[in-house]
Amino acid sequence: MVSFFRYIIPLIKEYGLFESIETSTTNLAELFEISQQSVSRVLIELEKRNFIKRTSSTKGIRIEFKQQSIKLLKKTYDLLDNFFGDFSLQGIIKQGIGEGKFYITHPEYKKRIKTFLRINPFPGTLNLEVNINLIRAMKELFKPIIIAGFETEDRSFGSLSCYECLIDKKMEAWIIFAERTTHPENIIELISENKIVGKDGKIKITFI
Amino acid sequence: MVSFFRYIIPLIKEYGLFESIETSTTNLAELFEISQQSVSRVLIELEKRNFIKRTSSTKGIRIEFKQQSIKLLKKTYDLLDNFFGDFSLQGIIKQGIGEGKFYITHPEYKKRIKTFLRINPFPGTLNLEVNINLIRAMKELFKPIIIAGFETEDRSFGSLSCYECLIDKKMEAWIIFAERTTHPENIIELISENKIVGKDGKIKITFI
DNA sequence: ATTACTACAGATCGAGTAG
DNA sequence: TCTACTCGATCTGTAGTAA
Repeated sequence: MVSFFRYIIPLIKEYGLFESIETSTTNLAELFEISQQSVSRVLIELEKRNFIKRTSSTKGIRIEFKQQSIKLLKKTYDLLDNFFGDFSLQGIIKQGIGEGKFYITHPEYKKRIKTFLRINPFPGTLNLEVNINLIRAMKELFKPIIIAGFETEDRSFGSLSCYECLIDKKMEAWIIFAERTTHPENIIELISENKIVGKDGKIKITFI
Repeated sequence: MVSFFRYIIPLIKEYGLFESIETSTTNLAELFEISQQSVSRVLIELEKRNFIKRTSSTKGIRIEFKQQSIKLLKKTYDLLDNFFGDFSLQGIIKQGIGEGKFYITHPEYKKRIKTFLRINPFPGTLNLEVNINLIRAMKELFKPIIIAGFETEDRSFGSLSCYECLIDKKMEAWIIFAERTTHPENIIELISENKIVGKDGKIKITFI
């Protein structure tokens, strides 16, 4: 049985979902990366399964998506919306080693944080233990501001990746990943203008 | 080649995307509606293609989604978001036969519109020609308020399906579908408290 | 040019079963 | 119990080609 998504996703990506499509099986063969003959068979099957309306002639082919396609795509969108639409991180506050404090008190980093993040950070950070997969998802979902590293006579300082966020839907803050971190991967560090305080040792982070 | 969506969608629907999954190939066989043996093969292939991390033992199987899965699902979500996230109808104003006017001036309909839609409609409607697929999508995406039909001594009156909307992002209005319409399917009828006026014969409808 | 049929190759599936 | 291999059956894909 032909996979709905295997063909419908390239199709709507190329031609949209709501307009009818005028093309040829040869064109679609290229788009789907299968043969012209297979396109023909796939379209016939999708029509049989009531996903599309297909009108073929010796000039080419015309495709319209039926209600059932829209329904299935909407259901998929709603499912994905649960994960991506209202993305948040929940974490437990940990006593940190205060690595972040090093960055926000160092004069050059402080200057750069002021310039790029537009905050005068409170001189202390908050460490949060978060599900590692959520951190990976966050990195996929949002673009960080990168504060470049720099060198002094004695040593070099690594860059910082900074994700803007909200603490408990109220306080503006930034998640900071230091290029040269000594943290375990499931610990994140938060900075803000004012001291961050959680409730019952927990914090919910949402994104802007 | 195994279809990513064919298996990943039921999987995240059942178990979520960000937590690791502890289950067995027999359980998944039921979920995927294939044999236990095929589940085993499918998971091995998904691991080879770098979509999941798979840890199997004689106790069962443990699955985690890798960055590539999250990436592909996010891309799909973004694609679908183009269609469903910011859905609007655009239409061209048509001189109508004034069918809608019948409903909004009829005392019983007027009373019911007042009760259920909470408006005193302007005694005239606006007819709009819209892409038929967009109308179908709208019916999939939003829930109408149904105003029930009724009977008098002489005749019976059909029900109305009413979709709340905004005209050109400002004016509140309702799209009305009469059960017993004489319209072509690509014409919609709008009612509102005040007279609806478009720009250059066009109107953009968004939803609340 | 098209679409789509037939026929065969190659991929996928599941029953049986080992570990 | 569990996973996952082998192997024959079934399904899917494409070349050739008719319409």
